[in-house]
Amino acid sequence: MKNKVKLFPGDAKEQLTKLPSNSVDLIFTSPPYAERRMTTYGGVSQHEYVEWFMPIADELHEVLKPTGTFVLNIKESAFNGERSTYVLELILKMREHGWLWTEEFIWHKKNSYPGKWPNRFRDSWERLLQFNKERQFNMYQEEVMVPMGDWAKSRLKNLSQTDKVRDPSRVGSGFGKNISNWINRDMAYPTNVIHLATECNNKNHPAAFPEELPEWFIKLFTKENDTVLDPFMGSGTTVLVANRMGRNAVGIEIVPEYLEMVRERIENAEPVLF
Amino acid sequence: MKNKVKLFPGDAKEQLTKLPSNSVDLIFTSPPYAERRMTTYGGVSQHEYVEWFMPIADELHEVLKPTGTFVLNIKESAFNGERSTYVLELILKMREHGWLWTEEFIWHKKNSYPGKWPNRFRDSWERLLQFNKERQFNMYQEEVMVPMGDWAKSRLKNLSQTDKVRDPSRVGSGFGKNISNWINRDMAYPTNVIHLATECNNKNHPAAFPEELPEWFIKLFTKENDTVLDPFMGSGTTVLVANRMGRNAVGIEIVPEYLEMVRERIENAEPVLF
DNA sequence: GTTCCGCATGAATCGATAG
DNA sequence: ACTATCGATTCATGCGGAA
Repeated sequence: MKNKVKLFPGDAKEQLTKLPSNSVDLIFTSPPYAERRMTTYGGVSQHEYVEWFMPIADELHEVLKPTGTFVLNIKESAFNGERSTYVLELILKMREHGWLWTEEFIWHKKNSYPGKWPNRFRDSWERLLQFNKERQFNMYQEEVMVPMGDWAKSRLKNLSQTDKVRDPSRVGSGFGKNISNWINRDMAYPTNVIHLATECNNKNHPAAFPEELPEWFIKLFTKENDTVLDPFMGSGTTVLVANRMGRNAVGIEIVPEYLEMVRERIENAEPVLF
Repeated sequence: MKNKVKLFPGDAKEQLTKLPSNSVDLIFTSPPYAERRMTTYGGVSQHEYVEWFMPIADELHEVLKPTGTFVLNIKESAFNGERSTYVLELILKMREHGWLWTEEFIWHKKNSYPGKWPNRFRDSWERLLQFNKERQFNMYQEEVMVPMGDWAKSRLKNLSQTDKVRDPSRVGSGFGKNISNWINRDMAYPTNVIHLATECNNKNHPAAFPEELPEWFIKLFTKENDTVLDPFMGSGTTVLVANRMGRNAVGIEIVPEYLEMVRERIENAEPVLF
């Protein structure tokens, strides 16, 4: 059975009311940042941002399963020599509205936007704010394990040369004790810092983030046949990756051209237009 | 002339009143985090943290030069499944008290604290919040330039082979114009993500951060004979590095054992005890 | 077929200029 | 004075044409 892709044209706040309550396992989205995307989205002012976003956050809370997770990709820009504070205020307001602020991941962008200024360096990281409805949520940590760093590999290689032949009964020495946990193991759990390139200009699809980014969180917070939602679909990276990974996907997009573009790219997956 | 090191025993808020106004070029410090260091510092509650810190922030504002910078190393930990919000509230309150929140650097710790939990990964980053009194402050960007990526080195090497001999009068072609900026260049400006190991275990001095961390900011925000202040000196990494780099250093520490330890380590630099 | 090189282009930011 | 627009700055990446 093919996984479903549903595409909703229109405003996020309105379209979200059409989704059933407690039906989504993961929300991964990157809303338009304050004062950005003037041409396509009209640009939300930094002072109105929290007020603009919270009704949407409330609807997202409604459609998310109690075991589900909401990952919000955002980064405040510099304004008159200072960083804007609206993201901080947004986090505080989200908690007032019942969301748990579980974690803040860092996306470390390898290739940040160039430029030089007298008072700051290039901005090469973005926030990935994890919110939950409940303290108990689904997390499949083994799905995102990474190969161990060379430091560990080489250390273990040398370690095994000398220690493999040790009498296993010599446990409790504080060192040999842990060897069994490390031998034959070349994978480690990742951290809350994700290091990826931006990959902006692939096939004339302007994407805010590389496919690896939603892929990582989809692997971490959903299993096959779960449902992934992106209420600010844009060029559709999240929806496309979710579909490719055997998840059901729901996308909302207000710009008709973007929605049509996604519909064409995903044609073989039977998208359902409402 | 040797640079001076002044060590003040006692509480940060009280001792700061003994420093002259507008006398410090850089404040670099890592205060006790909320609910941490119970045994040595008494442990400040996360709910009282902002209230506890702001009087100190006011004194720091008083002693910092208008062209100076305040770098605050801090990271909220998880409590009952959520990240604490006191750091966010602190940033907002600092702005209310007249500080400019210029930038947030990320310290990406290569070898973060080990551990495994069902609902989160290891925390491998900390905030380095940059605050200023004025929009115009001293910043010596050339001091912290880093080698360019290999890709660029090889490509620029080839570039210079062909373009060095170009007629310099061919300006305005959009490309040749900038060649002079790039020829013989193998260094680039860094970003706002700092990637360092933790190095906690040097010479039985428990340090919150590696020497490279204050070193980077001291290079960036001060020149020789400037004054660096750490109001929560701890094992004295900031003060020691500043002294070694030819800066005057001021350290405040409430725990006598730590202060004495620093005094011994820095003996050859004529510390002045008050 | 590879490898190499030219080039466009990004959730950027500041300072100057114009209305 | 306060806001909108524009040019200059800069670096990693992928693409396409050339060697």
